Amino acid sequence: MKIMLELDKKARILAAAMEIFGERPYHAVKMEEIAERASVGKGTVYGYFSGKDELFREMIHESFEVYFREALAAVSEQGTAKDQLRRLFHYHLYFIEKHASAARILAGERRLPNPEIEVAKERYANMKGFLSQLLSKGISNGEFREIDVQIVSEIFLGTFTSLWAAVIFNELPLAESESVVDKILDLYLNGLSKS
Amino acid sequence: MKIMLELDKKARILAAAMEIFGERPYHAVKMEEIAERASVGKGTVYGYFSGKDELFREMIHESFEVYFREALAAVSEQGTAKDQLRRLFHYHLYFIEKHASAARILAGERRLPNPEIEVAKERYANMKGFLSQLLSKGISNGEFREIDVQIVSEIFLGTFTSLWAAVIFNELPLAESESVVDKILDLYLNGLSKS
Amino acid sequence: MKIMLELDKKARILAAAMEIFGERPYHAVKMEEIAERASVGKGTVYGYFSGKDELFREMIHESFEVYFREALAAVSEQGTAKDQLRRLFHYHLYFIEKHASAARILAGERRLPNPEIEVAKERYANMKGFLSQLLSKGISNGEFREIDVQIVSEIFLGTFTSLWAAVIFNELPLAESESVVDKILDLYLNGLSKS
Amino acid sequence: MKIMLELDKKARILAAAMEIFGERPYHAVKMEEIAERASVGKGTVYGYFSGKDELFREMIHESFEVYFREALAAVSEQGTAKDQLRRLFHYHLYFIEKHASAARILAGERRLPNPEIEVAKERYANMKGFLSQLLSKGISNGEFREIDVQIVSEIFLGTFTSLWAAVIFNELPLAESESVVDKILDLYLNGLSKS
DNA sequence: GATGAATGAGTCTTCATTCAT
DNA sequence: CATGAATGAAGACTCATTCAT
Repeated sequence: MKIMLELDKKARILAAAMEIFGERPYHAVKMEEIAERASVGKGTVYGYFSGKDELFREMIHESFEVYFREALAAVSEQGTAKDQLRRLFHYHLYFIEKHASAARILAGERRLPNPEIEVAKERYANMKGFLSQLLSKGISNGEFREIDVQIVSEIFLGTFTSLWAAVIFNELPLAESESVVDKILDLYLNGLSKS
Repeated sequence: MKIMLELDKKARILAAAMEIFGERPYHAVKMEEIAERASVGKGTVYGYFSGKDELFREMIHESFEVYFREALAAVSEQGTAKDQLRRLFHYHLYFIEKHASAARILAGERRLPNPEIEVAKERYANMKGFLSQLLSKGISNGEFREIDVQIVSEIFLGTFTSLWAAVIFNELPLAESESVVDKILDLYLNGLSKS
Repeated sequence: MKIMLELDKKARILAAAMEIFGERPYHAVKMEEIAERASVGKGTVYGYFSGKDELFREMIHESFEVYFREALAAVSEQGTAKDQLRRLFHYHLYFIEKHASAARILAGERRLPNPEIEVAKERYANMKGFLSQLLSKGISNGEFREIDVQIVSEIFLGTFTSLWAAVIFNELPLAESESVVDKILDLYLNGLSKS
Repeated sequence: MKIMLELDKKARILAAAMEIFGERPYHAVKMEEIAERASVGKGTVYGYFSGKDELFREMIHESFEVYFREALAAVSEQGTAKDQLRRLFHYHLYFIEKHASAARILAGERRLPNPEIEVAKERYANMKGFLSQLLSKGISNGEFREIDVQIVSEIFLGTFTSLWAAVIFNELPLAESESVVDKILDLYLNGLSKS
């Protein structure tokens, strides 16, 4: 809360919205509550956002933004495709620690208000594009075998989302995440079959 | 709709709720609409369900029920673990075709009202248990190598959910599902690495 | 109030709205107050009218309706044009006694919400048409001299409205209305000039 | 607008209020809009007026002031009573052209906030007094016959208001006003009856 | 003074739920 | 039992007014 007071009003409101939408679903969240948590007046919220919907949308947008920016940065260009993949998986779990509410919202709110779903898809597509590139690179340099890059990207994104859900809703202890990521990578890299 | 009129009232209401909750999120669904779609009076809904929450809960419960019952049946006991796994993946996509609304709801409504989340977790655990068994069996009979059964089960469930989401929200054409499932299985069985 | 309870709900709400909009201008009237005065729940009002605006509109519409229907009936077809004119003036003042709130609203609320202003104009035109006919008849049968029927109709309508305003806002005692009407008619019939 | 910028702030605000209250009813006018139209800050309005009500009141007051001052001047003392009456009618229509918003407001806003209604009544009484004098003068010098001076004054004021309304709301073309005034005077002076 | 960002009291409106028929 | 008219608690949103700069 003290930290929040240092942000400007709009950021405070978004942060408050994130916290609260992270706790309860859309319809159970009151604008007044968000205003209170942000330590601003109810009317102030409407000075920055045209209504509940737009606030929600912008908040999702923000979360995506942060996630994708940091994820790309985390992976960087260096190292083998495997290494990059590993870093991506790790960042993913790190994001949950760092931005718990955002993770909760991104993992939970699949059914988005219509205009935002487009933005979500676009971001999703970006991320998938990045994964595809990474996999293609791995294939060309001989690290990976010839798999359907589109499908595998999809699976990876799915795994990411599920990991969040597992951590957030099933309370998979974050502490174990290191070894979990390794095991997941092992599965994906080496497969399930005996030989 | 004609078919619905042959069901008893409670089933009609659940079916209507499924359709509509499949279209829009919880807070955008009106009890009146459900009653209309079910061709019953608004008050009648309250004869069968104590309120909107319970109706929602029961509807989720139903969806899970159907899914898990049919999934288990589809897999049966026979065949290799691989075959069973394959049948499970196929059933999963079949479910989307057969019960589109249910799939939409199960995939989309992660943020459940609190008491229901417990039921969801239980079902989820059941399913995971079944997958674990299947994997363990595959390991003992030499089909699979020694992987962390818990983690891999988790990943599989995640892949299931993501497949739904991909089909439902990103409009992955269902027609391609056969080959997609094969590619997914290939990834999981043989891994990503070259050798 | 007791009388109102015998009316059906919609009529009760309209009557309550008439009373209250008759007391205070649009923006100072609360929907809740109307509901209370009509002895119905706040939500009930919205069952009959889509909102405050529509309620206001319908209420104006009603008032016009009553006024014009009764005015035409009062004048009827019989008698000389002068007699009919006299009856119309008298009815006009009678309306204030019988429908005080309606008169107050019709006299006071010139600035109507846009769609309703059209209805108002139409009614106004109807009334003017009726007066024109009456004057024309008086001209043809030699009662009146050749005046501009349009203008004089307009003036008469204006006089009507002003009479209301005088009674309602300046508190011209209704008791004197009989003789006032006679004096007005005298002015209009015989003019101001000496000979 | 350029002209407005030359006025002092208070006059600018009043002028802006007049324009906007002339367009829409009280409750649909926002203080912010008035401030913008006057090219001053929202807070500045409160430096000159204690609130929306007072601003509205002063604006009405202003309009009355202008109207009555100019009307009296236009009529002056000279000429026959008939001539003065003629000049008054003509001034009236001139006022509509010159001060359209003011006319609109004076014609439309019958339902005034309570304290102001007193001022309005006072002004109205002044005007009526003037008309009465004029009529009395006409009677004493033999121009007019013996009519009830009070009633006829009232009727004339009513006609004025109605003329406004006719021009403003029914879109009676102002161009025709000259001949219209003549016809009105003809009616009032010579009456409706044949002989 | 002048400003406009911030405020929150005040309202409209919705919709889950009830209950008389 | 079934119904849907009626209800009012709950909440989104507006806008007159204030006050720190």
